[in-house]
Amino acid sequence: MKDTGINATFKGCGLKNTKSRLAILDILERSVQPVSAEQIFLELKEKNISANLSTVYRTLDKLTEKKLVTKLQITGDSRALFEYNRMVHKHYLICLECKKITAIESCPLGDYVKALARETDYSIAGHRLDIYGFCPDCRKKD
Amino acid sequence: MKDTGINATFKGCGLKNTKSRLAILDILERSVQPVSAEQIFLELKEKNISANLSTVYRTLDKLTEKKLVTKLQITGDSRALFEYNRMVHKHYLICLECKKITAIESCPLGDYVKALARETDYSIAGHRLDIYGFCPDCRKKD
DNA sequence: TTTAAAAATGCAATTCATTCGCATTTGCAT
DNA sequence: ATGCAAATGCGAATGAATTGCATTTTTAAA
Repeated sequence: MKDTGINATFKGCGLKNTKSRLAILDILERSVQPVSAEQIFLELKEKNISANLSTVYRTLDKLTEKKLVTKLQITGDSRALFEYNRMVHKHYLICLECKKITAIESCPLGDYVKALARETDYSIAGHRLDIYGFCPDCRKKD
Repeated sequence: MKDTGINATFKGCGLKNTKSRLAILDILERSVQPVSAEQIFLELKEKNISANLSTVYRTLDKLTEKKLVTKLQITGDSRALFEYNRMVHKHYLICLECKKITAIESCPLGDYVKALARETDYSIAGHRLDIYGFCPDCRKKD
């Protein structure tokens, strides 16, 4: 039994190794944009791995719980989006026109958050920054 | 017919002046914390103004559309929250324990957003920053 | 002050994303 | 091989929000 590769990922975190689970993580890992449960469901179908939609949701829950995946709630989208967790702190730049989501891996908030903790006496656990605008492509079209 | 006070607010923006509308805006104006549609619905009932829940939603939509009210989607709350729009750019500090929401009226992002616009060639329309942590009261309790 | 059109409302039904209960199946340690 | 926990499929249920439609209210104009 080998302990390397994606199989090891699940074993290591106490999840069983199922076909759909592997496929879902694979889709997420390959995906450029964050994806919804529905999108994953459809993509699985195309690949003839057809998992039930509730299985997709349950799997995404587990993956999120195990921090293999990050769940995103982008305002203006009623659905949650999911992305493979590359263990990088990110923010998102969202095009209001085409809905494209671009990750920004720099964070301007380090010192600010520390100062805020001091001022407010909160212990700060995290933050979320989304930036909205119009991408170069969409700007041209108008 | 007087044109001052809260009545003028509605007239000025092309909304009719109804009892529930006035009461809803009043609740929002007085409220320290952002409130959900359901909360407003219940508060109206207590005041014997009992509007239908869908009326509450429709009213909140209109008020949001007219920028009299701001709609908030705080992560971890499935419902939307609404607050009176005092025309101040704000961010929110949310206690993960007691769910208290504190507005922060300073914004550390001015220059950052400008630089980002330059770098990415996006036209930036806005941003959203929520900060999560534990408030002093909840920290003591643990 | 009456009146007609537009806007707002109540109510019930509907939508949509997500969750749940439960019977069945699968993965995996022994 | 086998037993048990975990995972799955399926349909039903949830909860927030929206919609269609008949009725009522507001408001501007006659």
